Amino acid sequence: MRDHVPSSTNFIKDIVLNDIKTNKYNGKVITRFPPEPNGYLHIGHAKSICLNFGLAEEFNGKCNLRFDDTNPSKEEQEYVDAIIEDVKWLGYDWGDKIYYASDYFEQLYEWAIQLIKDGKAYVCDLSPDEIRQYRGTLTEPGKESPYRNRSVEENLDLLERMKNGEFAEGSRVLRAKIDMSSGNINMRDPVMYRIRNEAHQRTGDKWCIYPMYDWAHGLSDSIEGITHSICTMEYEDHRPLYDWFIEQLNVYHPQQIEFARLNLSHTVLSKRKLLRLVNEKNVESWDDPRMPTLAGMRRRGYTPESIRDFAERIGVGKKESLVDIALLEHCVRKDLNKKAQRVMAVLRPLKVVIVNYPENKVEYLEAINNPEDSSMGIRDVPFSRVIYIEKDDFMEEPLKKFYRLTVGREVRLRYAYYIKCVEVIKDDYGNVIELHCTYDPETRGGWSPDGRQVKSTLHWVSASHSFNAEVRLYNHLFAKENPDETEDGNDFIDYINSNSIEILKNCCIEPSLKQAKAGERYQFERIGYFCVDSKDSNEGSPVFNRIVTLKDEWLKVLKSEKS
RNA sequence: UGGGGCGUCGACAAGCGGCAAGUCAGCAGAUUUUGGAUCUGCCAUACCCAGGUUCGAAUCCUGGCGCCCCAGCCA
Repeated sequence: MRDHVPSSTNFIKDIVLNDIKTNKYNGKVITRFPPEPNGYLHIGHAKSICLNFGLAEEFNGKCNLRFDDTNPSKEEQEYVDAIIEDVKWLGYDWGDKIYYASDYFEQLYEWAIQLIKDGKAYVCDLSPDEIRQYRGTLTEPGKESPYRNRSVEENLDLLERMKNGEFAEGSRVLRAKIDMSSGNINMRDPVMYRIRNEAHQRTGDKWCIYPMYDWAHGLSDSIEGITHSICTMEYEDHRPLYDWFIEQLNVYHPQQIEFARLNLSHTVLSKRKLLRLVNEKNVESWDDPRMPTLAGMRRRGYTPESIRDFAERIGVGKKESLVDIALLEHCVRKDLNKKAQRVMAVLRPLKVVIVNYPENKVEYLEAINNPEDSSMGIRDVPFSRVIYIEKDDFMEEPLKKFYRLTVGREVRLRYAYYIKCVEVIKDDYGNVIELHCTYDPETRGGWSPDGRQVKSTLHWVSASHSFNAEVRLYNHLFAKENPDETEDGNDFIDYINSNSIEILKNCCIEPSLKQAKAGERYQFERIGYFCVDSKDSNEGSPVFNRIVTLKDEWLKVLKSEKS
């Protein structure tokens, strides 16, 4: 294969390889994928999933799926379920156990007590606003809290009472005592626990305090014996804190490694923005086929293999980048070219009467299911006097490079016959509504015994045998290459592609697809790859989602004509 | 003179002192019963800039410049 990518390397793999060589963790590799269940997973998460699970696979280690469920006000079971389904769908296996940060609440609490006893944590009564003021700014150091030097006893008492729900939300927090003048703002006495009088989806109302990310994350890694804790670049500033907690407690020390998150052209990849698209009804739902969520891509028809291939090809680095969505599209075309059965479907039908074909005759013509894979066999497609072809495949006044059907020109109907257009029928407004053609009976199957060539091959369906179906044509969700980059007061929402979905109601599909099942993928010849929608299809009436178009040379000709 | 990170083709990305990989996109051609697929060729005398070290620098050093992240009781 021309574009075969040799198993690639990256700086994280180099680190892992080196750690194995030096026996740093007794040769073990244990990673983790730690989503917060407050939204759906997207293609950016897929990069992380593939990295973490991929490393574990490659080095005979394991990767824990761990829910970072430390903030009950934002998290929901719906998201937990969706995330589990998505990771599974991508093809990864986390063994027999799912991990939850909330399983460590007890241990974390004990460690907090230990830090208090060591004089390294204190209960602070400053209000959120005061804490912000005391924190200082990026260029000025902070001030120490007046509560910083409370006695161990008082701290212990206060923390226990915070835990038991004796205080109002926001009235107190537990803070690490580090350095209010640090250049790294994360080290200016960061909050470890905040009061939330709120039930947690797993621990119920047992806790009235919940740990912050920095307090919970590294220690969760430590508890699980993670070797390489891989996260995105924005956590680089948090690494000193990650290390600090672990060092103060003198527990097993995993290493945090940061990489650059994925940005994809013509879409957005932030949970916040995706949530807005859903809430503001710019898309149907989290699994709208235009969404870059794994649920949306699955419904659109993307294969897990193509996403994994994509994740491999984009590489892993520390540089911020914007990957061209064309690469993702290439990956799914490449996969589906090998796998998808070819069928004929006419999206915008134009009636064609083959005037010299017998009125009631029906023939079944042999069609190849996949020229890339002969094991997929053949099928018979019905042919008769009245057929439909694509409107775009006829031009009364053809452009120079148009070599499809026009008056007087002979073309091939795929797997059927050569036909020649002899007459154009129009309505009162001059629109072409029907074509009369003749066929050459000698060309059955699409070959001419005299060897004469035609310039093009068209797909078609028999009018009386095909069935009608709804087909949804999806395009990029955003017209702008980088919708995150807004100018003059615009919002990313303003860049939504008004043409991101086009619904075609009366497409004519070859009969073999009548019973197509949800999730099945097909190539509509000469058009693109399509997937049977899993939500809106019914038994005997499938709805099709366009996954991606086929490459289209003719479209390029048209574009260059215009310019 | 706050802290941290990053600059290699239009987009990704290898490269770790010895001839600037590969992929996507683009362009040209071959081939084709999908204007698909496939195949071939072209596409960075040059790595943000300027100095320096060296026989030799994208790689090492120094100094600039540019871009990104951080002031949630979010993760």
